[in-house]
Parts: sequence; structure tokens; C-alpha cells
Amino acid sequence: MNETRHESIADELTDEILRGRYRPGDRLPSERELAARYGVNRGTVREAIKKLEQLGLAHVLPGGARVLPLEEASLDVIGPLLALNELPDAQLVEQMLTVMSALMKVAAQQAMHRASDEQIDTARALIARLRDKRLGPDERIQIRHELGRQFMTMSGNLVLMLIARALRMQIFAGDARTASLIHGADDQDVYLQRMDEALSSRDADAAVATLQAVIDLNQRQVLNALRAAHANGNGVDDGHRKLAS
Amino acid sequence: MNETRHESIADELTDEILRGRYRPGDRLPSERELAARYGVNRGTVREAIKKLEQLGLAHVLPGGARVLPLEEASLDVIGPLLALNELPDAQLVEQMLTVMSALMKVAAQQAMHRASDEQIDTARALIARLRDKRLGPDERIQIRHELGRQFMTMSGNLVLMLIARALRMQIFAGDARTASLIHGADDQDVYLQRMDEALSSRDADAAVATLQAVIDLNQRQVLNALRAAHANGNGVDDGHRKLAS
DNA sequence: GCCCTAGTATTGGCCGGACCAAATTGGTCC
DNA sequence: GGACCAATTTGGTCCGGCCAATACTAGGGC
Repeated sequence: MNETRHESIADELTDEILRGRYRPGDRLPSERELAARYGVNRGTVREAIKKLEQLGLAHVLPGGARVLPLEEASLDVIGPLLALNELPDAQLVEQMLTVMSALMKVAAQQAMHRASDEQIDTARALIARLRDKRLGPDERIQIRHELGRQFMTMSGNLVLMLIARALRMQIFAGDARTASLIHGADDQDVYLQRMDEALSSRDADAAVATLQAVIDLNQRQVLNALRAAHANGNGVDDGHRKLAS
Repeated sequence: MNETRHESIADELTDEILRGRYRPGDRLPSERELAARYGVNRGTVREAIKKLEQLGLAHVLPGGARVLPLEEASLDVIGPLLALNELPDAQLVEQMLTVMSALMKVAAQQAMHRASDEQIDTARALIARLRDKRLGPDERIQIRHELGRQFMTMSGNLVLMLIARALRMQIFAGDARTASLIHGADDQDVYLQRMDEALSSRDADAAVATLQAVIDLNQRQVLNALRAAHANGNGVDDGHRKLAS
């Protein structure tokens, strides 16, 4: 592995917290104790704990560090949450797709008005590549990913870009299998064609409608695949913290 | 100030990066040099830099730390960005409101279907309090804030909650004036009443429509107030990095 | 019995110096 | 000009130690 000591310690602690080994309100072991437990220097533990704090999983102050409830965490806990079990939690994936969908529609809407001609062309080129039948699955994911990013960029909305990027990072943080699961199968060529037309005529309504259709289709595919995989018993759901409040 | 050394150093470095003192691709001064510059121990500097890394403003690896482009940053840079000048950047605020609006609509939509009766009651109680004419401005902001949080909770969508929470934190990270600027003036009682009715009958369409109206109104108010304040010359915009790409 | 207070042990924040491995840098040789 | 190698710089980690703030506990007042 290419991880530094404090990174792997942070990962381990994150995992323990998310699995409920330490519950909200609990005190985390002291830095000195963790240092002893992991056989590292206290400074190294401090860096690991710093990351937990940034993740919003723990609040640390003189006297001790306490675990925070999941609802007060940072967006970046989603990655670890997805990686908690063999298979990502279907409910969480559904929630992510719901949000992504809403954000993409806003982005598309604004993109149609604000994008430069060059940006539109770039997007259309990506769509053209997606319509190539001889595309490998990994390439397809990659291009889709770039297309999504392109829409965000075209919207000119920094907040939108940052959120979308953060969500994407969470997906790619885990193993590649998770990423390929979350990106569904292939797209219907009809939709790609419609999207291309919407782009060339800068028709915002058409773009949003097509996006809606394509995303809905994708969402169904992904969730079906996920549930099927879960049913196959691959997803060992060993009682981690409930997602719904 | 109640800030630890590494926090204030992190804030200072963040500010310098966002102002363009260090540009994307630049190497940050070495830990040893920064330690000397701030007159602190290297470990303290390391903790500060760790935060920059978490903010997505710098990528650090043996050989040196490099500054990253704003587009690759974390959502949490929005707080520092808002606090960069006396007055928050109007364009950024507009972008935030746009995203918030979209998220709120998704939340309301889902909330109408999934919320428990108790949760609906809680939301309605908050609305009732908002309709009280004798409400101080700070209280109003506080209750609005709680109402937004309540909608997110009712949606049962963790991703939605985390994003909304992160955005809210960014607003409240700076001084209270920023927060009060971003929350507009008062609400039209008509809308509050309509929202109450939508809640009691669990009418998702009505809820979303009302939300749309109230948010649009609020957005106009906020942006007008902001632009007016900017025009008064309070917003010293000393050439920080451009937001739009 | 319960609540409040004072004192002590514990904990995080920070310091100084040190060693190693990876990356950068600058010079050399082709 | 470009490829190659050694010296230097830089981040990752370790050790041991001091201080101030917090948590815990024992004692006193009710």
C-alpha cells in the first residue's frame, strides 16, 4: 500500500467510528493510548485524529476527543461509508444519485445560457465519443465522468462544481468496482442524440428533459444491479450505524 | 482569539492562497521555512498544512507542497472565500443560493412523502413561529435555519443533509453580518400560510411551488441588498482569484 | 441522599532536536 | 539540447518534555 502511517490510522479509526465501535458522544482513546496501540509516535496519531476532525467525525479539544453524530459530519464521510462493506449501501447510493440528478439539471439549465461555443463543442465531442459502439466499459465511465464535469464547468457555478466534484471523489475513493457499479450500463443512443441536439441549439428545456430521462434510466439500472448483487449475498451488512435518522 | 496556533496559521495561509499570493502549481514554502516564519514548531506547521490539504487547496508530498486550482478544492473553501473581503462576493452568494434552492426543492419533494407526522408537526410549529410579527431579525434567521434543517431531516436523505449542512456552515463561518446578509428580509405571510397548508395535506407539488416562490423572493432581496452594499463602496475587491473559469 | 466545590490526574497543544526515504535540484557527460 | 547521476532539500516519523485547559474525583455543605 502507498499510504502513510497517519493515513492508514485515520482510515482505521474512521472505519471503527462508522461501524459504531465508538458511538456519538463517546470519548476517543487519548492520543497517547492510540500511539501505544498502533505503535507509532504521538505526533503521527495527532495527524490521523486531525483528519477525523476534518471529516466531522470527532471534535477534539483539551481534555479529550469526542465522537460526533453522523449528521454533523462532512460530505467526505460518504466515501468511507460506501466502502464500509463489500457492496455499497443501496440506500446511500440512491440518495447520492438523487442529489446528483438534481445538481446536474441545475447545471444543464445554466450551462445552456452561459457556456461558450467552445465549451458546447467540447461537450458535443464527448457525446459523440459516447455514441461509439466499440467503447470499453471503463472508457465509457471515464467519458461520462468528463461529460458531467463539463456540464458543471459550463454552468459557471463554482459551488455546483465543488459539490459535484466532492461527490465524484467519494465514489472513486473506494475500489473501482464501486465506481463501475454506480455508473450504470450503457446509454440509449436516442438520448445521446437528443442531448446533442439540445446542445447545438442551446435548448435548455430539452437538455434538462433529456438529462432527466437518461438519469432516471441510469438510476434504475444501477439500483437494480446493486439490489441483485446484494441479494446474491455479497453485501455483508454487519450492523453499522443506520443511515436514516 | 480562541484559535490555536495551527488554526490561525492555516487561516492565514488559506487567505494568502485564495488571494493569489501563491498560485496554482506554485510550491508552498517548506515546513521548516514556514515554521521559522511564524516562529512555531514544525509540527504545528504540519497541522496547519494538513488543513490546507483537507481544504483541497494544496497537495503535499515528499519534495514539497503544491497549490491546487480552486476548482479542485473542497466545499469548505466557500467559507474562506466569503470572508475574503469586507463584503461577500455577490456572484458567489448567488451561486450558493441557486444550489441551496435546488436542494431545498428536492428535500421538500421527498419530505412530503417520507416524513413522519411528528416531523411535519415540528416543521409547522416552526412556520407558526415565523409568522409571529414580533420576531427579532436574529431570531428569524435562527428559525429559518432550523426550518431548512428540518426539511432536510424529513427528506431522510443523508447526502442532502450533509451538503446542506456544509453550505450552512460556510455561511456561519464568517462574521454574523455575512449570515444576516445572506438571509434576506422577512417572508411574505402568504407563503408561510401556503407552506403550512402544503405540509398539513402533504402536498408535494404545492410545497415545492411555494418554496420556489419564497426562495426566488428571498434571492432577489439578498442580491439587491448585497449589490447596494457593494455600490456603497464597502466591498473592497482587491483582485483575488476569479471565480468563473 | 443530592448538589456544589476544590484539587488532582489526564489530555491535548506545542516545543526542540533528530533520522530516513523520496523528490528536487544542479551539474556533468554524451 | 537532452539524458544521467550526486548533493541537497523536503516531507514522514520518532523521541522526550513542558504547559494550560479539561475531566474526574473526593470532600464539604444542604
